Amino acid sequence: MQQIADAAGVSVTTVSHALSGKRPVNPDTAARIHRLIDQFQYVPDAGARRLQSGRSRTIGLAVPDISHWYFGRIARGVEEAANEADHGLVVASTANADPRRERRYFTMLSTRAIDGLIYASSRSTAEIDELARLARSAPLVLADEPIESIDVPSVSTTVYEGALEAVTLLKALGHERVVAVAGYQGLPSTLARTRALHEVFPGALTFYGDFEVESGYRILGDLLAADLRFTAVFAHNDNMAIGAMRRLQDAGLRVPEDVSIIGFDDTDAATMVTPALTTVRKDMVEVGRQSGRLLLDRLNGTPVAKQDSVLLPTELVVRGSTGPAPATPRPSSS
Amino acid sequence: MQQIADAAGVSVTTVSHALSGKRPVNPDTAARIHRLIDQFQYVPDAGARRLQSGRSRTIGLAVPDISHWYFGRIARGVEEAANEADHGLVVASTANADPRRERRYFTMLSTRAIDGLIYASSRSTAEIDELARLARSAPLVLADEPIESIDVPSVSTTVYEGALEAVTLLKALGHERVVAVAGYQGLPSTLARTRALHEVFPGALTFYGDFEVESGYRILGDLLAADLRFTAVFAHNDNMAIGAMRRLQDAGLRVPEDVSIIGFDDTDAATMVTPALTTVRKDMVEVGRQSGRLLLDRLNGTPVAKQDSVLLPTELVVRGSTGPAPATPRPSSS
DNA sequence: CTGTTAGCGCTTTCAC
DNA sequence: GTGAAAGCGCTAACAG
Repeated sequence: MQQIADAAGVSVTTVSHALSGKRPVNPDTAARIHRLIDQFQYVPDAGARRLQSGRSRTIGLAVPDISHWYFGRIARGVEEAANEADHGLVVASTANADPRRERRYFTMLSTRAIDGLIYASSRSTAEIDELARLARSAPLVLADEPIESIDVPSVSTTVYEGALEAVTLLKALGHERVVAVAGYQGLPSTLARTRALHEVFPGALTFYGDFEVESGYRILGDLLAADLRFTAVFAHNDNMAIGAMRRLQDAGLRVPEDVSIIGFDDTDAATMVTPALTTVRKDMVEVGRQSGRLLLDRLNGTPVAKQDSVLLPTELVVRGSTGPAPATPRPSSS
Repeated sequence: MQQIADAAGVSVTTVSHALSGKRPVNPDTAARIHRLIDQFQYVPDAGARRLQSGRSRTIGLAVPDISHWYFGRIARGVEEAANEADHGLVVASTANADPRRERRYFTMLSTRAIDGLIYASSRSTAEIDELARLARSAPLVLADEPIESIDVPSVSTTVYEGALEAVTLLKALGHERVVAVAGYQGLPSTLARTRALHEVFPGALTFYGDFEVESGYRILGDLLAADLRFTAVFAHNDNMAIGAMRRLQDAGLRVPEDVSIIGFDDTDAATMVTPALTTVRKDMVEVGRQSGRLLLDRLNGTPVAKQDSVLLPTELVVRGSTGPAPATPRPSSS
């Protein structure tokens, strides 16, 4: 900047103001300065700016695993929002329960490498205390899974309503015996889906998985081995639904003739499997985008509190994996 | 830091040195300082440090779309490497051909918000000139797709060898008529796979897609409509292989009895489809990890040049979508 | 409209 | 073994 100032025959102050427009500058001088800036390919130093202003124009995103479809979608939305506002985005994995890693985002906030954080949890809500503490000292937004007990704004989806639509469909198709392959126990969305399930099928059994394909496969294997009778499976996400479907097909059962399956998320894979999966769509990119906007609004001074939380709609997508309940439940001991 | 210095009754200089260890400090004083640091929860300001040292301890990753499985895997590997070296990672999307967006990583480098960049392209190599220019002014590593014409180190996989294994398998199964559903034309990896294909099946036809499921579906539709006869499809990635498989199945053809299909990547979806996809595995997380390490080595002074490029192995994974060639090519005009 | 001056929080000579 | 002081590149009073 000094270089530009010298070349233009003015002080750095004037260059700074010509750039920011925070005070009037002689049009001629301004033009000259801008020409020089282009010529020298000058770009103001981000670090110096940060040091001066206290803001890094960068936000953080903490996710368990950036390579998962689910968090990748969130990340994409956040990145779009950050980009719109001309902010950078740094991502940090919280997975592996490596303590140093777990605190990484905390450190980034303290060192002011980032101005605020979007936190997407998926596992337990064990980190509540830490998040509550964090929220006191820095702007924080929860993406996807809200936490009722602390005063932090969140962006989530109408999981309960979506699940209700899903199980209502099963009911309408005549299903009576449905089992749930659930997500992490204790997770708000798991609770919501279970609540919706029981609304329609009060006594329905629930088995907890970990959201991965394998767990759907394994749980269904156990159910078959135990000779449990059911005509429909309500999985808390598409991955587990797909695992469940594979296990049933491996056992010679037909989907949906013998057993109907319904998933959640509407991942890319939902249309790749045969039959295509009936599922509840959640727009995770939008969740990310709105989380980003919420955080950025807050950074720009707009006060944002818990009541500004956003709830995005879900949508039931009916495809081939659901059908009328068979007369006799097929997985039977007979 | 001033606060700590005051409380400890020393100067900031001593605190700084107690922290960095760059010059001896009285053990007692050092202990006292460290105690105070813990107590005040002091963390040095990243911006100030950067301004002084010129290094931001942050690297950048430019990908077309962070939400894609492929780039998500790379991102995860890079994040791991960055984390190991206690560096931050900022991601920027290059997609959408939005010019401002395209230059985002360039700006980040100029403003020194990041110390170096990992660039993962997937589309054309039109950005060569810009990358060459970039490489002159900042540490750059190419992930996945090397560019021969410029002197930039890269981390990629043995695509040619993998493809050769794949088509050799088809040959061994007795296939004679194989068609390729290829990736972006002009991409080095597309070229390599095509070269391998022609090594074994000199006259094999190639149709170009865009790496998405849809394009595999569409291309196979065209081939069926044109009454082309073939017994095997060599797709340049799993997505297109899955699209191709769906199209064949929709047409009533059986995989692999009528047509064998082979993909590339070994995505999660490869084992979700029926039959499971025979494919060539590439460890994209490792590609990301090694790219990150290469860049970080370079930032730490180890000179890294083109000849330090890394080539990671691929592995043929035989699953259910490939089988012996049928006596008569089924998609036929008869 | 423009320049001078004083820091932002840290590291690093140069002295003692 | 420790301090004082300069300065990284920028912005923001405070004066003209």
